[in-house]
Amino acid sequence: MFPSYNWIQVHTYDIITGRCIPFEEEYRMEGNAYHFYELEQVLRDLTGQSLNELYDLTMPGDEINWETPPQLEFGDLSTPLPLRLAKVLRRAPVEIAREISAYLSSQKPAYVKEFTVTAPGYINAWLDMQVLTRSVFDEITVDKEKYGEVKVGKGKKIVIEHTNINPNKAAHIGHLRNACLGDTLARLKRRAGYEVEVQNYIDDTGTAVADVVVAMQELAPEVPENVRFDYFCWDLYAKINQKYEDEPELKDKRFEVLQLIEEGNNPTAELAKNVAEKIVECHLDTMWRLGIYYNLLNWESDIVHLGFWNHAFELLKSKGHLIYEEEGDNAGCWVVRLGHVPGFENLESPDKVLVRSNGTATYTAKDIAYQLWKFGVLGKDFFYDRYCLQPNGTVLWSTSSEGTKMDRFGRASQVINVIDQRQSYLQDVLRFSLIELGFEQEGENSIHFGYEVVALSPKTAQELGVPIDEDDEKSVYAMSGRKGIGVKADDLMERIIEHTTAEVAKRHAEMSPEEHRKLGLDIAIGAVRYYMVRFNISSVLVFDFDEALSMQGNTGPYLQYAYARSANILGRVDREILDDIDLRTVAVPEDLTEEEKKLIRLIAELPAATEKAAETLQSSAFAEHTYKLATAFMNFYETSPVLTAPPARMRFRVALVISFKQAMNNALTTLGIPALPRM
RNA sequence: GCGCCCGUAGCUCAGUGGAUAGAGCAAUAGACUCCGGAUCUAUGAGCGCAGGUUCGACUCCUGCCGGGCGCACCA
Repeated sequence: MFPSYNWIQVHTYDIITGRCIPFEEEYRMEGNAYHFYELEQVLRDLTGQSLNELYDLTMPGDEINWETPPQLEFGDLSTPLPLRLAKVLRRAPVEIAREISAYLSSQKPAYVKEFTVTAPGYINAWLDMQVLTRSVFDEITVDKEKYGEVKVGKGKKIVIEHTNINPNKAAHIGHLRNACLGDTLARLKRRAGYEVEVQNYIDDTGTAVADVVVAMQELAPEVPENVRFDYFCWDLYAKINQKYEDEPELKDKRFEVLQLIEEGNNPTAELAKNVAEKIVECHLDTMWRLGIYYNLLNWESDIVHLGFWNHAFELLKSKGHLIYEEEGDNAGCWVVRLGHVPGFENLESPDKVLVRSNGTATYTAKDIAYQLWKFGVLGKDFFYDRYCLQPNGTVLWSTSSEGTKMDRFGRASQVINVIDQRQSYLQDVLRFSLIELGFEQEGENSIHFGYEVVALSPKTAQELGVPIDEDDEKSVYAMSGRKGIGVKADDLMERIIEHTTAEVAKRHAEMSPEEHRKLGLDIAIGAVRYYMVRFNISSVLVFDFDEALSMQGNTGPYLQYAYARSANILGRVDREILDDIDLRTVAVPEDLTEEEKKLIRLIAELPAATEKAAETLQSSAFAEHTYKLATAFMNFYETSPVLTAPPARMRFRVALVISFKQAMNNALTTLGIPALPRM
């Protein structure tokens, strides 16, 4: 009748002996019946229980909120629930608060020292910082680099598709936002216990590549030796688009090229393949430098050659929901009816054509086939080849039209497509089409991670030579691949590296220029990655060089600096003392300072921050928590001498710095930001 | 025309219906012969407008205003 604590009653097994450890023993081993990050849930359940016992009321747990109050003096966790109950119970909120508070006290939940009540009717929980600190020290000692991980995703496989840059030009900062968000999401999901497979879709048979091929053939440019191929194509692509404007009939050439690419086995198709592969190599270099890696490259040409759509077509027809139109605007087409779906009903033509009246498949049709493959329900698979060994030591696989059969790819329980917000309509069509066509679960588990694009600030636009109209004061300027307007990802990187390397050189005269550059690169990665994920994805990212280059305040280098400072302290602790300090036995003082408490609390909240960010797909929230963690350490650093503190205090603070260093390392890794012992 | 997103301090951004709306940048004034000043402390200024729901609204609803993006038998 009351919510039960499954995590308390579940028995665990000793991994060495295989013996079942009874609950009581586990309790003694861990010190507490549950992890601190579960405290909020425990408080929710206990509060619900109290309502049931005291007032015979039932309230779902997610309607009971325990949150950190705005002021320190109110407590560590608070709930305004009595305010809401006042009307129902026709009683004064403070009275209700006292009764619930008394009930909660009697349950003695771990980590909580006492409950208090404040006007006009809040219940506050005060943490037992001794117990919490012990618990954090224990967990860090045992878990090390795994500290902060949670298990919500255990046994579930997620496919995350990101990057997906047209292989016809250099990556720009819009692609960088995509890749950084996708990679951080993958890292977060892995830390939340999910099995994650990262796929990068290569549209090697589309118009973008065809345009560059047309440019190669029509403009016959010399491919220069000293210019990167993706940079060269960046300009070439802009040139051919300009030429299309001047000579519209040239566009016919594009369709000829597209047809030849689809047919294959001809010089034009070879050229297209060559262009796409060379560009993909450039893109991979760009992303690898930032610590972004993939599991699988999915080539559109393989989807075409293996006839994924034909297969899906038969599958969908057999399900019986695909409709052949005999009359009307779509006569002769195979369509999905979406008119009854909210959001589509007002469209002029809410039905989506999958097969045109001439018998060819639309892009959405191929996308449906591909999405079904990701879930492992298409009934057809790719062949696979090893593509290369990535710098992080993992193998990057590639789909193939012939080669080895493997059953490890796809077959996901959830699919996340990282694609910008402009394509949300198409992603909705994909999702609802799956549902309508009889793949209800697959549709429900298809998530469009739609982020807003990157645009340029007026200052940065001007710097790039974008024509600025003095009359209208636009606040942002859109990038355009066709016009060749944008900041290339590697140009941004080079500029930041130059900046960070100079800063390192200023501080470390004893190092060689190579070492300066090496550290400069790691700091640049921190600056760029943090800048790309710290904002809410539903806002346009207004890119500005000065902000992206900034290394002060709320930036990646600030986080890295906090870590470096902690490493520096530990490097100065007497070796013997350091070896002698055991986090599991070190004495925790009773008179913890505010700075110490704040730091401990933020370290303790890392698992909860991971879980929340992973489940709500909000990398910005995790970035925010990491920033708070760094700030708490900076404040501790300023106010709390470690090396010169009295012996007992010193040993405790060393233990705390060790804990912070590990937690910060783990948080930075989750964000893909290098943790540097010095910088 | 229809739909989606955004509007919070001079600028860039936080803020699950709850207590005095928070950070960074920029500006100004400070920080001990002490673990690295890529740091810390202090100061000023803000929820686009108008209604509504609620004990309580930056948050939910409606209507405006301003900005961005979508709405194919294109990819």
